[in-house]
Amino acid sequence: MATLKDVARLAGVSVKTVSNVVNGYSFVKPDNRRRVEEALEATGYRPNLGARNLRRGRTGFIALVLPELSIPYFAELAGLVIAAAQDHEWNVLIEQTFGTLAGERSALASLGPHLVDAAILSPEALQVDDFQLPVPAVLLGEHAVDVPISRVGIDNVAAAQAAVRHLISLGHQRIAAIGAHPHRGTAALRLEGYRRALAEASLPFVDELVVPALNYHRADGAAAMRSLLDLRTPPDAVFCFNDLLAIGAMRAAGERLVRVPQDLAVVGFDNNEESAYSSPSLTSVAPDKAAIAQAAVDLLHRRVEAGDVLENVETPFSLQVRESTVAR
Amino acid sequence: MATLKDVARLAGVSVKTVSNVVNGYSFVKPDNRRRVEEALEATGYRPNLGARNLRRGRTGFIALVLPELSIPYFAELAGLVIAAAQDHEWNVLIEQTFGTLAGERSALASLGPHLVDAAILSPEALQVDDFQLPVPAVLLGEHAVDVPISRVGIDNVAAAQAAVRHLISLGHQRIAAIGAHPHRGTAALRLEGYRRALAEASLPFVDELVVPALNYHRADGAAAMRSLLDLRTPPDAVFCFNDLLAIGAMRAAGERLVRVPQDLAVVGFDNNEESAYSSPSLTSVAPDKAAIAQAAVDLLHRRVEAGDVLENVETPFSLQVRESTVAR
DNA sequence: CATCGTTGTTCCAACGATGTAAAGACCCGG
DNA sequence: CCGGGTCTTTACATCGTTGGAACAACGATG
Repeated sequence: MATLKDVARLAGVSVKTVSNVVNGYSFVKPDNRRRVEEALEATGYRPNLGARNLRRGRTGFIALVLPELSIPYFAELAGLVIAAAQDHEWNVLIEQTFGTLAGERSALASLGPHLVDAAILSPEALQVDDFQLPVPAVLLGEHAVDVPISRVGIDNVAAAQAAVRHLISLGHQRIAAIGAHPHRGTAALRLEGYRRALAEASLPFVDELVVPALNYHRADGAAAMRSLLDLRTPPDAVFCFNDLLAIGAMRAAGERLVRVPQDLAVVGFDNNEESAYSSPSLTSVAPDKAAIAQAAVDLLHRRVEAGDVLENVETPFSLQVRESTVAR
Repeated sequence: MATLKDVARLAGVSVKTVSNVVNGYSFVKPDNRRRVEEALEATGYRPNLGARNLRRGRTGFIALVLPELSIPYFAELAGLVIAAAQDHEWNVLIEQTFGTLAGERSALASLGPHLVDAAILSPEALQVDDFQLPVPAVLLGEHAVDVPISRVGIDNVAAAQAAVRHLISLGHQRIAAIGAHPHRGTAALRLEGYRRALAEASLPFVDELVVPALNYHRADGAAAMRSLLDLRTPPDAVFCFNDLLAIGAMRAAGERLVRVPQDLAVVGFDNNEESAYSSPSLTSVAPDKAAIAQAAVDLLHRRVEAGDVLENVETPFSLQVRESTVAR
């Protein structure tokens, strides 16, 4: 692989002159510039980013710390973050935490100014003490812990409220919620939205209809749904805190021959691509994932360029109504 | 951020001694070692990977070039590759090509010895000429083009054959295939497996039952299925070249009130997590994705360490039989 | 006690790039 | 033809790390 030195030797100039040409410095004699450019072409020179960044004190990378790529929401988001990062000549390094505190801590520990310029975090279990970050960061989603770090995400309370209002507007009275979680910030907010929607319709908040989920995978949704169907009076609708839970819930309902939406209406959250193709297709809260990715990356870029920006960006969402609440 | 120099000054030893401690060199006096370790602890030293790799002539990164993270198969695979790469202290850089030739070329161009030590490629459109790679690489899956690059993947012909045999064993006679593609290597191989399974059962190969798909998304599967259902004699079973196509196909069947599996049996390929939870759940060819990821990373590691290894690794697969072919 | 081999440590150069400062080339007017 | 300013190029140091050579300390050996 050719280095500046090789190019310089070939062109008969100093290393620095080549560097100047490469970096578009103005004052290079046309004659030299031409020779250098020819030499660059001939050697197929490509700058060594590691060396350049060592010198410049940048790394050219940002970290994206998320629970798991096999969760569609995060996979889709990761794809969008990668695309958005390209605009700022950033490469994205993905770290998986598997939603555990240990995983998140180790991911954070592996970060460092030498490895990445900044980080986008989607934590689930982190505690306040953990947020001593060595690089500028943005949190995705809202969280229980209150730390001075920028955040990007939708208004979870309003979104959950919209979802449950939709169910109420269809005449449902006994609406369950799947996905309560002791430490997850978004879970608390979505539960609050659920609570408010019930309250404004003067519906009772029934403890047995709120089912926790330790993870947010399909299997957890199925298990939760089974427990709901085992109740003396099962619900006639269920609001799931993400689409995977909802998919699992619909699956469990189907196994008990409970029809969706006739016997049970289901709403999810995240609007995964998969949810438009399930049978029945899933009504879901649809955050604008592209906007989230873009906002997070842009915020970090401004932060790195300009210094301390502390900002919370609220991105839009909508409710995608599909067959799981309204039969076709 | 603390450097070796800082630690050395604090511990009262030379930079190299600190480096020796950090790198587990044996011959360091216990007393010095203790002092250095204390200093490391006190300063919170973390090596600058950029500098280390510059010195070692490594980058510490491998590239994973794939079509799109929003495709579950690749998302799951990416997660496994990241996990496997950690064993060799590699970070993974994901590049999305969106399945286009231009995208793949630009991803390849952005690779370079200075950026990554090696690459894992999952190309769809590349041509022979493009495979002038600047770094060691492994191809995932089999491809039409014949280039001297290591490959890791399952035996697509055998896998497709097993899938179609399964359909035949259930008594299906008019079996369609969705996913034929002019340039995609795996498509050709899966079609060949389909062909062989038909032949060995003395079933005719019917042109109109083989439907191409330009992309392998759910929408393409749905469109293909609709065209099949429009035939004078629609098929009684369909083999889809991936799970997304199958999910789309099942969706389209449902919209036409065609029951799966009673009226139409469906088999997919990839065994996405989503396929176990669809209604009906999807019978699918299940490649061992973890084995693929592990084999690809290990192969690259050996290649980088030991020099030229050209090897084709065949990973195992199985057939996951679910409700889309056998009613519960 | 000189010599030796083993340990332990330090110094120096190097990886490939860029910022700085200073030197060299050039052109102008006086 | 000189002085002074503007271009243009170069040498050198530097980023943080590690490999290698050189050196120092040590107990063991003859």
